[in-house]
Amino acid sequence: MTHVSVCLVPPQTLKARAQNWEGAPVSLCAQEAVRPAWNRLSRHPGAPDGCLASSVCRERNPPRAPPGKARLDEVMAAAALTSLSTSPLLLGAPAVAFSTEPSLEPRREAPVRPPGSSGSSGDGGWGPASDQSSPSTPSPPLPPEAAHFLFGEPALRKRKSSLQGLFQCLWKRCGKVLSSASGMQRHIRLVHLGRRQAEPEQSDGEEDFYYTELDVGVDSLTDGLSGLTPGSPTASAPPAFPRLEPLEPPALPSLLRPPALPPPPVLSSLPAPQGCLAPVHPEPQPIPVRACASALPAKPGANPRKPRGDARKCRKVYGVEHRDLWCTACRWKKACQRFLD
DNA sequence: TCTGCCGGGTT
DNA sequence: AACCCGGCAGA
Repeated sequence: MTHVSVCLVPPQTLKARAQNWEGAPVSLCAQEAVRPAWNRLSRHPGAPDGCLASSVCRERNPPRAPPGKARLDEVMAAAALTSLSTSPLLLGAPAVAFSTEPSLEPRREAPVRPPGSSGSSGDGGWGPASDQSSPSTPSPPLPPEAAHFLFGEPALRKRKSSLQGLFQCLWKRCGKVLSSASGMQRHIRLVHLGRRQAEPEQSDGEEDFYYTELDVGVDSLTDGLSGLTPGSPTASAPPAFPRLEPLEPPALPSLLRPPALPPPPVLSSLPAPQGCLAPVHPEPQPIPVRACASALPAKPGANPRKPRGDARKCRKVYGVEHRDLWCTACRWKKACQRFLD
């Protein structure tokens, strides 16, 4: 019998919130059989104490079932996960406001909150600027990018066959983007998990929890590039592709980084041949529309002010009354760093 | 009117 | 550098 345990995460899984939360944290604890569905439904890279991604991975090593049974279990488990993911109980009421793909979209945080948890707004400590936990701590990464997941940002939509995926490292202060899952897994194994290259086969899949998929529709990307004009945010529904720059400079390749990257940081200090995405990976990479917009020949003397994005920003998400939850940039009335366009 | 955020001032 | 805010401009 496949074990599919579902724990609810305090929506504000975010580090700061998690500190005050003692319930069983979040996580769809899936076994091998449900791994694919699990990967699509929910990654939980930033699970707070008690539900570390690594522990999740290690828990799912039950006695193997016979192949046939495993197949059946997989189906059942996938169905269970799907059902759970679409359950109104989990969706929460306000979900309507956040998703155009309700079935598999990540959940909004607010509705799900453990009873008895503090109603305070928290310390807001998970913003990019205030997140200063020790880099040596092997804590699950919860960079602001994770908020995209938790908040149902379009960047983390489920995989579609017609889409070309990018994979972004969710490790704290990394944010590296690669175009292949295997490459990302290798990156995480080698760089973040400190594993040797020789042991990928022994991987327990833990690295899966430390990256997320950024899907880029090739068509929409092409359209975005061809039809892009400065100041005309294309009508493509939700911004299918947020800027690829991580919110914070990549952590580990610090030796490769320039001494000080001006905000917003870029993926690499290396020169970007196309003026867009630096070749952090040998494989061809799609070009982020937004990032390229600024690289397009702009009218001389034109106001470099970037067009206003459609993304929900901290102000809108949290409201003025919860200003302490805003990212630092929003608090300073600067360009939002948490909800990138 | 609301919102995002640039530009610049203050600490 | 961190922080704050007036004010502009888009929605």
